[in-house]
Amino acid sequence: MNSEYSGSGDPAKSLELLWRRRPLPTRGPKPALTVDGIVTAAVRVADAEGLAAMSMRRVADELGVGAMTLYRYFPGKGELLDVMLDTVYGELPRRVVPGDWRAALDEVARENRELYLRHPWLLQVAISRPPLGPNVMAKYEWELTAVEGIGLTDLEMDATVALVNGYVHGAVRTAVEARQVIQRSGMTDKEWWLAHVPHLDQIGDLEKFPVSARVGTAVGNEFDAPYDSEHAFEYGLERLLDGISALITNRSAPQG
Amino acid sequence: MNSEYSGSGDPAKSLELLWRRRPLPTRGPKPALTVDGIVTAAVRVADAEGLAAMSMRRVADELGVGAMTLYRYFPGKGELLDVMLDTVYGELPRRVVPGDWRAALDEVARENRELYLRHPWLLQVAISRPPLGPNVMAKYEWELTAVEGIGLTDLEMDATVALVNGYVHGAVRTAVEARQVIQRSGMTDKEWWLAHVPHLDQIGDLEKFPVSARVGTAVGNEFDAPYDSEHAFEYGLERLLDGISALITNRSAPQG
DNA sequence: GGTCAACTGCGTACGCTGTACGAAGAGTAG
DNA sequence: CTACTCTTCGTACAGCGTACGCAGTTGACC
Repeated sequence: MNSEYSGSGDPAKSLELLWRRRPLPTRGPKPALTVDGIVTAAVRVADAEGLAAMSMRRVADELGVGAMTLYRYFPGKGELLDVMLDTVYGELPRRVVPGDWRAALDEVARENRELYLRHPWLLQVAISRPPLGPNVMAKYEWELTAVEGIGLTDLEMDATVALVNGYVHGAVRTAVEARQVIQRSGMTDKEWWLAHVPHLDQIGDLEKFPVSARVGTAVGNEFDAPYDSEHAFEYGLERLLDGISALITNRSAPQG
Repeated sequence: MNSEYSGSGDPAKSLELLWRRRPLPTRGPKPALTVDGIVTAAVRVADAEGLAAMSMRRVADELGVGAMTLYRYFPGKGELLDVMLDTVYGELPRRVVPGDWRAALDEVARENRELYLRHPWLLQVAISRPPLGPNVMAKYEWELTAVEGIGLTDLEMDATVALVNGYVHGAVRTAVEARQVIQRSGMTDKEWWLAHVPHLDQIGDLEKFPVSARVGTAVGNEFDAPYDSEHAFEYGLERLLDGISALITNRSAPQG
């Protein structure tokens, strides 16, 4: 779930911005800024300080202008966010791995993961109706190509790509949250747990949860946070691709 | 990724609240409110109007008191959110399906899905360090029990439960976002798409994305939004459980 | 070359947020 | 009755997105 929404205004205006088709006027003073310059500054702020810190005033400060100046270039914050999204999607290498759907989906998952790790604020942007910019569309095309021609229906292709994307989103969200909570609190997970145990002991209900106690201890002893998240990603991706593999094998040899 | 964080203050204070162990004083006026009453009101507001609308002032209004009154019961908004979370986790039936790990995990997934659908604001609460209340702990115990005794290591049990929970979180997030965007925009997905097509045509790069065009059309023709999200949930859950099944089968008969 | 419309930059204002501070009143122990 | 503790809550602060309208700049046209 996310808390920042993209601009839901005029489609013509939004597409104009995303594809840089704004007709530039002949009269009046030359604009001091560019759409690209504002987006770059906004991405820089969001990367460094988080999406919550990326306010219109903060981005304007970054560029040395007043806050309301930005509204000469974007109808509102939502549209700025749309263009930010399409812009960083352009960073995806979109390498195509031909002839091996599993390797191709693996590549899709890993490139998306890298993108989320580079721009964690992406995890907070709701994209149920993506801004239809050039990079958003190229990304979807690239992802579908990974599962093209292997016996899936069109609907299954879409569902499979959505499943992998959803998995990566969730896995990275968990990892980034874990990383951020360590920073915010100044405590590792183990320190946090050890600060709670004495009080839980005093409440005295811990023996009601025997499996949690055993598994929790095993998890705590084995992992420190950074390795944990990488391990969880690999574990989940393998399970997921195994499950997709079962479907594809079934498709190749139906009623087998 | 989420935007609301739980209280990171004094563990003693937090656990006191979660387990209702606050020693009540003898002197002074009797409190007009109770922790449970405030939590109930806050959950009601969050359910009906979303987490963004659940401000301290709004909850206080709901109870007919001033905003600052709430701070006599909770150190801050984060702790209120913690108790809200633990409280709604108490709604889980936590039915145990013995002897069939797949049915048990399926049950875990579906009950969690129902909970998220009833309280969509849960999707926005970061839980990388969950509030250690009675219902949070019972939930974890219940989920681990589903995969207990089937040949997984303790670490794999934890990873598997986290994988299923992460999947459900992502799937419901997507579904709820889709539902909300229809409400906010007053347009169905099809109407939204049809509003964009003419402008995209004018830009004229649509033929660069042949697979997207074909698959997108198939998806658009087949689904309206409500059925779509249910279908996506079933499809993904089946793939995921198939993937976990492959691991468990391997465990039972190692080295082939 | 003068005039005017179009355009840019931006100061101010509004209602919203979480919560620190401290005053005012209520209730009980001694 | 006094003294002390506890509750309620008004006010204040810094920050948010952005509507409105003014001031100053620039090029097109007569």
